[in-house]
Amino acid sequence: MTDLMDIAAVARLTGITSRALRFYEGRGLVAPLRTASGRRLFGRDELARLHRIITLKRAGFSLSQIEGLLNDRPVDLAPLLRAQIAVLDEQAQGLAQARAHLATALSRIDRGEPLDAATLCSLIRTGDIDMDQAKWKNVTDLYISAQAEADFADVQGALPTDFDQAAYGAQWADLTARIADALPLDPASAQAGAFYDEWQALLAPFMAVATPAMTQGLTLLYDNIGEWQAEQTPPFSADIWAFIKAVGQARQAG
DNA sequence: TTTCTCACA
DNA sequence: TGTGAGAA
Repeated sequence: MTDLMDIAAVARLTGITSRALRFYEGRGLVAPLRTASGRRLFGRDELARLHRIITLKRAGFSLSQIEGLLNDRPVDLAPLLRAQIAVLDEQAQGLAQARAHLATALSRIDRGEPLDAATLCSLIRTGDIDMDQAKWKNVTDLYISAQAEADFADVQGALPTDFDQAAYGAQWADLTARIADALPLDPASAQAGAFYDEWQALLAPFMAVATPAMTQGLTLLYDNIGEWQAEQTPPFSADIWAFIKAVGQARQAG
């Protein structure tokens, strides 16, 4: 029962590649025995140690952190665990966002609305505006004043901690997609009015924190969609913006 | 098949 | 934090 295993057997057993096993040995994490010809042999103790390494790695610890833990070096665990919890929190947030995107997509299917791959992607993309933030800046610089930019930054910082920007973006994507499907539509119609009410309701959390410079900047930005839509894809089309403004005017007239 | 080393992402 | 290639 000396049960010594060669590297291939250990790789099969643990799912760690033989390459990685040699790498771990090189870092001093494991120290298998050697045959006379130099081949590695893993005994029971090495295997147990390896399983600990795998467990700690799954928990997200780095190899050097694992090295410290396994070698009983005095490791200050508190900051390590705090950092690890922060990483998990971040992952949880990412998962929650992904879930929100999919839930929005599912709700559309439940309403019997068609959802092709392109629409699904645009719903999901609404969540990660960072991707082309730089390009957006070229556009926004043209229409949004420095004061408004600063106001936006302040508002971002002052958002309630439980405000889910991804879900909010997804709600906008959902509403504008439904309006796009319904156009052309008589601005004085009941359906147009319903869309307008939805629009205002969705806008409410923004209006609650927006400064006049911000609303002016955004209005100017969307009044001029034609100027920049070639360079940067707008969240919704000029048609939708014109439609919403028309419904607003119809409301005031009537 | 395994070993080691060097380069690479 | 590993992987891939090449030579032994």
